[in-house]
Amino acid sequence: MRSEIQPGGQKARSFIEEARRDQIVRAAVEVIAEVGFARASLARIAQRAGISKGVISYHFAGKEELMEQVVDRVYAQIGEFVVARMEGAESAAELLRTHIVSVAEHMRANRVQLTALGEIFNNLRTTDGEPRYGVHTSEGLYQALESIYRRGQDRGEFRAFDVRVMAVTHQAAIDAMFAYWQTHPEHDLEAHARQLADLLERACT
Amino acid sequence: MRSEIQPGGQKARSFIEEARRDQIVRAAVEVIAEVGFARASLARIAQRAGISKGVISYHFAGKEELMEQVVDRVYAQIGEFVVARMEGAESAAELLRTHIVSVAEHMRANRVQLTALGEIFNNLRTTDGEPRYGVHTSEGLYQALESIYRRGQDRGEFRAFDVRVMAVTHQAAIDAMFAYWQTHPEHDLEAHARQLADLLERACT
DNA sequence: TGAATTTCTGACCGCATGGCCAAAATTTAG
DNA sequence: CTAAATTTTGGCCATGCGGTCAGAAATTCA
Repeated sequence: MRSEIQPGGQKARSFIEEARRDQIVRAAVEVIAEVGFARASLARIAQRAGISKGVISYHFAGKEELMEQVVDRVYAQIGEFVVARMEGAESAAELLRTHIVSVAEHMRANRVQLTALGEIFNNLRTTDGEPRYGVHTSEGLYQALESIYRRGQDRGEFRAFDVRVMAVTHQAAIDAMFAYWQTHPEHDLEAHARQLADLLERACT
Repeated sequence: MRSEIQPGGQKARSFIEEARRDQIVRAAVEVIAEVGFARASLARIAQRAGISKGVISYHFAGKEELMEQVVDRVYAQIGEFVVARMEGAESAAELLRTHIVSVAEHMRANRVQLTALGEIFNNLRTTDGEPRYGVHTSEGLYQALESIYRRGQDRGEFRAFDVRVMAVTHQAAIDAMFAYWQTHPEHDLEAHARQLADLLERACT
């Protein structure tokens, strides 16, 4: 027995184990971004990490848990960065613009993570064949965006519109901005982000 | 030799062969929509079509050609429907609204095709590992949308903005609308389409 | 130091895949 | 009707997959 179940449901992990998990997750991010989800086998990830394939099975319950770890860690990073930038913003319009611009800024500096996240999002399926991520897992994100838009409506900044449609569109527009940038690396991401912020702000007023 | 290369680059196909190809393509659409791209093996598709696996290999050069056929045929259907609806529209705003609403209308009646298209779009890769479809294959679509937006600018209907950003956002918003509808079948697709048309129209003026 | 524990290795398993092909069945042409 | 051409079958192959495991190596602990 290498660890016990803790009250919180988390395993107690040694430093070494945590370091290994980090290393494997990072290797997974790189491999997925390079060759795509379908070709990102445990063998390739292990090779990239410079370890034997069995180590992954030793530290992770299976491929699914590894992929979920990738998602969780990347998401945590993004959230940390963006939330910090949004603090202090007052108006809804300002919140909007800050959200878009800061996500863009962070992702420009972490391109591989973005690619890997997209791959997992689009491809990972649970054992029974259903997509593991998708619109249904974005519910929390949508609600967060909705609260911004609703705030704008309450403050009289924004007109009346369906906040769910706006939130879905908002998130899709950001994703598309990244997708476009990924295939057109010379594309000016920051300029796109500003244009998008203008666009959405006008759509609300 | 079962067929010769024609001047146009197309093979000359017998009625029987064309019918078989149609049948296989339709089976592929169904299977992909049901179990996803990764699990849509040639065996499953053949089983669905009620034929032997080898038949697919006989009529298609490989899995990639089959998938491309699926995309081509579904795209052709969508284009035919939408273009017919857009004829007669005068103002750019009207064109915009018609585009969004008619795509939604068509897809509501052809849900499996939409799902299959998305699966292939996200997963199909060429032999060398590069994504077969993606932003880079949407160039034609973007240009078509840009021409609408530019028309609006020329006519003085629309303000000055980056038409490429608008086109990318426009397409992404439509895709997201479908994705949301797919996981929330009770969602009112037509209402969403109308909201989206309002939203984009306001963003332009 | 020496024993206990954790971590790692490399071979191996069962399985599903895409593709291949000889032979059978069917359709077409003379 | 017969022969040629087309189409289909069903089994076979090599490959790569995720996962497992016994035993070796490394680390920790007493």
